[in-house]
Amino acid sequence: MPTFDGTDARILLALIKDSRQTVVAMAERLGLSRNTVQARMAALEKREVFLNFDHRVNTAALGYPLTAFISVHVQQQKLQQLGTALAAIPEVVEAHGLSGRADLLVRVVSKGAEDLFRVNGKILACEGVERTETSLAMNELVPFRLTPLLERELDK
Amino acid sequence: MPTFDGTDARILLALIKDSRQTVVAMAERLGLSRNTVQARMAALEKREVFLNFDHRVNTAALGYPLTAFISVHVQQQKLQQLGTALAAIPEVVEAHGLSGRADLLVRVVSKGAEDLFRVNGKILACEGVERTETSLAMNELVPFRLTPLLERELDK
DNA sequence: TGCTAGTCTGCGCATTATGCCTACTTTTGA
DNA sequence: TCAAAAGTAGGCATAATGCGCAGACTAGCA
Repeated sequence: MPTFDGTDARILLALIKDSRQTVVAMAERLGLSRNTVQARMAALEKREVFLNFDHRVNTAALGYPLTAFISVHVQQQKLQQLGTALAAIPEVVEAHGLSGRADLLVRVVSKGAEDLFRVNGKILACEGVERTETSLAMNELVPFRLTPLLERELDK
Repeated sequence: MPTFDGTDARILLALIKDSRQTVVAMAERLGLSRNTVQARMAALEKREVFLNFDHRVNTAALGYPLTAFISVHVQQQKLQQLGTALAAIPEVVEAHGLSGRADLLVRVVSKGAEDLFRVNGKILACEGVERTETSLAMNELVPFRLTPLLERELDK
């Protein structure tokens, strides 16, 4: 049973505040015993609460300052192979199949405008792709965050 | 100058393989000295290559199995305040201002279909929002990954 | 009421990592 | 070619880790 309680939330929130802090530090900060925190962490890990480290890497700092979301309209039958075709493009960082009209939302990073144009071309060239619609991410209106969701669990 | 070389890439790739491995372990795995890895890590951190820990948390495991992308069309003048209005909705996990026609792309998580409907309503109720268009993420065609980009840096 | 299972606690122990230091060598680039 | 930057090697005190174990405290259940 993947139960998730307030203590787990507090541990995650502590990690968000400082991801490099040690288990002992968290234990005393949270008023828990070291063993508890350690056991909880192990449990969280086993329940796959932690995603790949990739997620924590800033693409801008890697030399890819531009992020774009590309809507891709495809012929439904070709969806499977399209997955591998898209995965072959390094700049494709993430792709979701969407409900609604049979299409995809592809997250792409690039070094600049021309580069983005080139990547878009690579996507268009994939078997099964009918058309694409590129939207450049201009700003982060709400930067990725889970703290509000976690704080909601605190009283449990 | 935010230079990023092959060694940095190797360090990040090692972290992606096992994010909990120690500095000494990485050093011997990569054939570098402990000091080098430590210095590199510090430099990466200073250059803000690492994002918040939030990014590594699996929302599904937290009890929010659904992810949706909501396109939000807004009156441009109201963009600023809309940022704070959206930030007040816990299920809004991320929001980008976009170029092109759809003004905002909002990433939302929810506990289920009804919940998603409710969240969409909250977004619609925000001052300045004209209409929204919800797409449910059905599958991860390409799960988030940066390894191809990093491997590209290896030979440098 | 008493049993059981699960969790949290507190403690100890050996091993290992960390942070910081100095000195020396290699690489880099102006 | 020379100077600056980066890497290597080693040491050292402190601290964290992984592990085990016994006891306390709940909660569910017959």
